[in-house]
Amino acid sequence: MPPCAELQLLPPAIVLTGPTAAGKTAAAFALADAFDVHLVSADSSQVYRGMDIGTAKPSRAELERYPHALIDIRDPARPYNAAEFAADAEREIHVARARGQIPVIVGGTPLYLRALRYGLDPLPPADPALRAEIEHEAARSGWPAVHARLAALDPDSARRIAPDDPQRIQRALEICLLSGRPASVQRSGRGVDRMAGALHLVMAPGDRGCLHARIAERTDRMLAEGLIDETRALFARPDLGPDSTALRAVGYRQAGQLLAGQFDRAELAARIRAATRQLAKRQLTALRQWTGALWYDPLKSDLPDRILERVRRWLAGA
RNA sequence: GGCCAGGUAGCUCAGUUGGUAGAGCAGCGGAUUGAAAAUCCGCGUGUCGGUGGUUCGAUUCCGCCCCUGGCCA
Repeated sequence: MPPCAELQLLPPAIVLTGPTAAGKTAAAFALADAFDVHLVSADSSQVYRGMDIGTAKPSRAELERYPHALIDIRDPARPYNAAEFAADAEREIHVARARGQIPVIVGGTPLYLRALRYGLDPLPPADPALRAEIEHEAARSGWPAVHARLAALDPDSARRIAPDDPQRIQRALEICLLSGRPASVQRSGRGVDRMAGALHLVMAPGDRGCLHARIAERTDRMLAEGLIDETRALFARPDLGPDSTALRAVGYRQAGQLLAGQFDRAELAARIRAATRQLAKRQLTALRQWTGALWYDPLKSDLPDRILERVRRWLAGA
């Protein structure tokens, strides 16, 4: 076996992250204006083509001026995942290095960032056919029954996973069945920090209420810009539906429910806002564990200067 | 103005034959290894409209007042 690729350290890079609606994109543009950077998106929804408004993707003009790698690289019918991201982002970091540019990983998908920084254990990849089989079994006998089956194959995983957590039960069972070994023995825990030399910047308003206000404002803007029409076009495709990974994203899920008649137009904005606030909260929970991060409040007026100054110091040191 | 129905958590509401109350949603905290904008776990945050009365004890019963909605004038 070749040595584990994920043990190799990555070239110096900047990680720019934070919860949704915190101002990451604006900060990325400011960095691009001041330095020769290669922007690499770390966003699990902006990878999909045709999902523009609801993912708050930079506009066409902005992307022209500030090109981002790993945006619009996937059709929404083909799910992307953390392992692919880790490999793609690593490649982009090397592309940046070859061009003499600073790689800037910008995005708010903590699992993707973690996969890039700490690596993933060499586990079998997702198997759609097997997942469909497990799904079918769950529909027949319920997830607790599938959980019990997992407990027989892999007691450690079963103990850690709630009987009502379909996604993790399914994945753990998938690993056991594909590899013939318990998933728990193949997970080694957090790996080494491959981005030891990186500069980690987290954008997050100090006041939760301010973040909520920004989310409300952005939700209204998305609806005004045509989120419902964008969603309608996606759901019109025969190969996409409410169960599509891409369309479970905040905004599209709720707009899809509206189109399915589950509630009226008046309720849509409230539902999207709530789902976005919950997303932001989960992102913050994950980001609090982000070792070595420097936190910045996007509401502070001198923010761009402080960040640029910090980057200059980092460049001098690196 | 009269009659009726309501006023209980941020919202929608349940409930207490009198012993200071609980659901859903929202919110907050956490978990998180190929779906992660996903999936799951935990936590009730309250002058029970106000005031007086009855009572050992009133959010609950009674009186008065205030507010909201409906009907009648």
